[in-house]
Amino acid sequence: MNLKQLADILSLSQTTVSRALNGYPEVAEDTRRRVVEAAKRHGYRPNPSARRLATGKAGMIGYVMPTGAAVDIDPHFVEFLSGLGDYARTHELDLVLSPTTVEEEETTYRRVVGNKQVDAVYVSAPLPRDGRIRLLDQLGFPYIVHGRSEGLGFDYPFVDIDNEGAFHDAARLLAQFGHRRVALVNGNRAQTFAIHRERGARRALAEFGLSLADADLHCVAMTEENGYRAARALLDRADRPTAILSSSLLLTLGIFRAVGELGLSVPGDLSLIAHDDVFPFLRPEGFPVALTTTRSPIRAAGARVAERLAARIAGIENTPRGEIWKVDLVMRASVAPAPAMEKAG
Amino acid sequence: MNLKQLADILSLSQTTVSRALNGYPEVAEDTRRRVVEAAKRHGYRPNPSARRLATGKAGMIGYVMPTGAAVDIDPHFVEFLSGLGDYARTHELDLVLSPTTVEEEETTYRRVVGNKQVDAVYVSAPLPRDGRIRLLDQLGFPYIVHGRSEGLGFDYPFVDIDNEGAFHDAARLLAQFGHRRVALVNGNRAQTFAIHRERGARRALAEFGLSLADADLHCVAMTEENGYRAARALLDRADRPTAILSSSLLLTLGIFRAVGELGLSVPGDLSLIAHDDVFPFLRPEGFPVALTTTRSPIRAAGARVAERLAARIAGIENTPRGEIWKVDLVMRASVAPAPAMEKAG
DNA sequence: CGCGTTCTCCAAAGCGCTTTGGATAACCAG
DNA sequence: CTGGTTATCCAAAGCGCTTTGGAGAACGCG
Repeated sequence: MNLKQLADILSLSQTTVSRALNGYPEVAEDTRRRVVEAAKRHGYRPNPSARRLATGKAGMIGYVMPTGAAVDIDPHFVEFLSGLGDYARTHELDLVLSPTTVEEEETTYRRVVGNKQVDAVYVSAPLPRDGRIRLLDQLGFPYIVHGRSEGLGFDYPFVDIDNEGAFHDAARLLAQFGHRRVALVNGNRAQTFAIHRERGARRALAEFGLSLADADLHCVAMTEENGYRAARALLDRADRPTAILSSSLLLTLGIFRAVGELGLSVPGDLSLIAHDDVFPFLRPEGFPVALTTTRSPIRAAGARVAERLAARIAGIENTPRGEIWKVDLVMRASVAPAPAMEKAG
Repeated sequence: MNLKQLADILSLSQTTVSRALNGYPEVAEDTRRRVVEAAKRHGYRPNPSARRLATGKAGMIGYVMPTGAAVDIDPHFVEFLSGLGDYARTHELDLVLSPTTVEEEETTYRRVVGNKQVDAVYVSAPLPRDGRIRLLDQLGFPYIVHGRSEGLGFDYPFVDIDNEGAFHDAARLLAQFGHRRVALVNGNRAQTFAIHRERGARRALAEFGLSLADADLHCVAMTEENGYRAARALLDRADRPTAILSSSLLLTLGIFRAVGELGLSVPGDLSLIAHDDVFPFLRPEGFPVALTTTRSPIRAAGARVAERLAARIAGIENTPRGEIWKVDLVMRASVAPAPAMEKAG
């Protein structure tokens, strides 16, 4: 069933039918009702390719997805996608994933944008001076960044959480509890979010006259294995830290493995705070000792990004406004006062 | 830059340019070279909407994705997607995710298929007598199922692992080690894969004159929390099982939590075998005791599904062939002979 | 040299939709 | 009754591509 057939059935022109369906004013209310009713009855659905060709609008959101044998898609992506999909669904938007290698990323963006395959894209895991954001800005294509970049020299629309504030508060809490050696097991150093978290932690420590030693900072991809290795490196030493900040529950899984192997107790020997993106499959209460966390559901961010993407497509949102969400610090059992020093200061 | 412009530059007709680019024989080799070279130089890229409208081919693979506040996208999806994306990338295919509620699933499939938005779709997490497969079969639309259905009464193309065989072998191993009470913490009962795993386990136990008690079977969504609860229910009893088969590493995380709380030892008091889909972020070696697993990388399945999808689109593959992959049983430290009985038989 | 083939290439007709630029009819005031 | 509005509706021109049905030129053969 296409427009022409429907128009023939109704003995109307394609123009009128199209207008009636798309809510244009120059069609009588009476006629509109007839058309809408007939369209529904015959199950008429406009062909998206044709519509896209005619209007330039695609009804799709794009995501350029890095892949490759060596590239692991972040499990956080699933939760983000849940939120995004949930919003998209209620607004008749589809999501197009365009796989790419890291090297061909720019080419892929240009293709996606140039082809008008999608109406807008989102960018995730931004780096400082992120080339993708610069490109999209130049191209004048609608987009939203999930996270933030730095040093770009222009404003851009983003949705991010207050990583710096979160890790500041977490580190401050530990310092207040008397911890003098706080370690940070962070995500990949290149990522802006990791930079912000490190900055926040350092700032809080500085406020207490403390600092983050090089040996107490580990920047790694967020897997259990990496968390384990980092924790072993930190805790095997005699002068080990009394507290660890961790960027992910996944890392923290590995930290607990190390803790268990070394026969340490949490929070007796070691206090722990981790960032929680809120996974359905792994919750902070599910650790051997319930984890104190900085908490921000990544799913909500996905929904918000979709919402703003839709607003930009509709032309409702035009300013390059950035949005920074507050992060909750949720106290649980994994934090306690620092153990008494063997060698008092 | 569109076809017309490129044709004008070359002083050729759109027809010739189009044919040259698409490899049709009725254009001189010389001309073709000129055209291809000019196209590259000017960065010409055919508009996919137009091409789609003209040919009906979309260059996209579809996936109808259930979403909603209560619906959690399975973390296994990410790994599957990694494989799928990796193949799709090298074949210029994009992936379209169409979010839907569970209730509107059929409608969404009809829309996606009817609109010719994509050239083929894949179906995941099939149920027995899966309505989606039946629908796609009726519609005559190209698709591949990841997993298997049952009782459909017709053949359909799928890629699946030998879940029954895997759990048969795992249960047999436990029985051979003298375990008489083996429990199964399985995925959602409605899913075919869970049915197959249960079947395999039961068959092996039966071969040893054993059976799976109702109380020893838990069918739950695969999260840490659910694994914990199931394990507590199993292990809190006096006459607890001496071995547990688990459908996922995620569940097993929770099983270990329960084991730890109850002060049991693995494999001294309890042997454990889990299915491993091979996540980069969580490996069987990363458990307090290295896990014996039935192993099958879900990423490889993603790549294979994409490959077959491409073959179906190209018309190379037409038979409804099913593919069942063997699963490896990987021995690690979590399995040992059954502890001596308190009450000998 | 003439004719039938084969090689190349092109004009034009869609694919299904939106949108511009009217046309027609109904309506009103004067 | 006339001229000007207003309310409805329509014909046709694209959007950029593929593909059908030739046309013209070049070539080979007798």
